[in-house]
Amino acid sequence: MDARENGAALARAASVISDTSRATILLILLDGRAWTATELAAQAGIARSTASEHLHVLVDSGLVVERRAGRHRYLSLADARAAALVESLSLSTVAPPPKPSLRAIAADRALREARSCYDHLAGAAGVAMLGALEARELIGPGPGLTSAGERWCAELGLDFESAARSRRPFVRRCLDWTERRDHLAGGLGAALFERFLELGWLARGPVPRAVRVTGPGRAELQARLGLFE
Amino acid sequence: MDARENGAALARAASVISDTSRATILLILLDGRAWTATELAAQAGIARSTASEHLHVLVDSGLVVERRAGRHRYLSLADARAAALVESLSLSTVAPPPKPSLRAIAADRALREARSCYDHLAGAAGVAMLGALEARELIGPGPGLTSAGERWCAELGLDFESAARSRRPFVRRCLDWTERRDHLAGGLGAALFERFLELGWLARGPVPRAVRVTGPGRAELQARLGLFE
DNA sequence: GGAACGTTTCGGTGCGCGCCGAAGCATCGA
DNA sequence: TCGATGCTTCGGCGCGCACCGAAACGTTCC
Repeated sequence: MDARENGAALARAASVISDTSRATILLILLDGRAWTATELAAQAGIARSTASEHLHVLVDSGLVVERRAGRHRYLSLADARAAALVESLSLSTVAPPPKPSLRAIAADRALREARSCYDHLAGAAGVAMLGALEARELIGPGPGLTSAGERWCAELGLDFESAARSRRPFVRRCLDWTERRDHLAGGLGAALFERFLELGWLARGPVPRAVRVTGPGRAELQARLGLFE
Repeated sequence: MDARENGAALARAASVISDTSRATILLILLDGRAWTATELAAQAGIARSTASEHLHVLVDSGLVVERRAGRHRYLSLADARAAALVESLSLSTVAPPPKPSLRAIAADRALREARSCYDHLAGAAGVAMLGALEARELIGPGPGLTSAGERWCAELGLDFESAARSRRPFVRRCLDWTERRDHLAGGLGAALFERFLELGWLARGPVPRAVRVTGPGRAELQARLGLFE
């Protein structure tokens, strides 16, 4: 393969991003959430047929992955490498402005006013918890805990082994429809939820699915997982 | 600036790389050397007029910088960020094959059979030395030594302070025509060259500009700078 | 079973851009 | 001063691709 063939391969990779509509879609997806094709069309300011064609190109390139749920097609960035690529290309244009502090305040409130999904945390709190567990490598890409994760659970007094023996998947990522990101479900999600209630870190709210993070709970979750940074 | 304007900016950045000829030129420049416009045209397999137009686009985008020397126009990648961008886009295609060991052997010989440029090291050895000083942060982007660099020179018994007081620029990067990369010139380049001769690490060769790295010199330069890795 | 909704396919249209050769400009050496 | 060399500019040509609406397909709900 000579220089020009290598150049053609590089050019093809860059040309996926070199269209305004596809680039706009990638920037929208940079928020880490999954969006439907119709939503992406509206946000990018193009027809749904145009969006469908562009999404086909983005999925083929490997930058974007799709998940089907009935008639809905959810799209998200494939992985951290894809995100890094889009971000580093963005930085060669202009750096995006820092987020306003009001936004951080709203996010903090969303974490505190958590929602449960059956027997595990959902909403902003559930998404943040999954992100924190991954960032601290307490769970890996597979279905189980890491060694560090097992020690961490033992320190919480969590009997993770019986939850792991259950027929139910232990570490399961579930797309959170309101946040458009994954939260932690499965046996581990349920066990952690139950344990946090026992420890008094979470308390049930006025309606069954509403839970709130208590004062001690906030301090502990901040110290152990950095949830409220 | 709305989502679509941000998308347009990202698309423009990517479209610079999305042409096969420009992408080929960027891959050629990834070797860290400076090439003339005519040479780049030949290697990319395009007419010189085509190359001129593409180089204009690459320089405008900030990915490539130019240096003029008489009728010659030398082009090189702008900085490490530009190289990282091109490399990460390449990695989303296929990884380049590792260099053959024969090449490493030839490079080693080039380092040993060094050449001097007036009063400082040139050729492969001079380029390698500059790279090693930068990698170990003994010199910074500015015109002087770092604190670590001053200690390093003191350990060599180098009186760098009198060389720094000279009217001559202390750390000067000079484009090495044979290697197409910068080597170290200026007061520091001369002082190091003189000191290496004093220490017996370099010895003059049969013609005045040829110098060779001695046995002890090779061991010391390997230990202190990793020149022969 | 039919209506509503989300998505995909396809043909038509228009535009941007890459290619080149010829001519011109700047630099260098004899 | 003139010829050679490196590079730039420009007009012409051709092609690839993004846009859209209409129609069709698949899924969900009543």
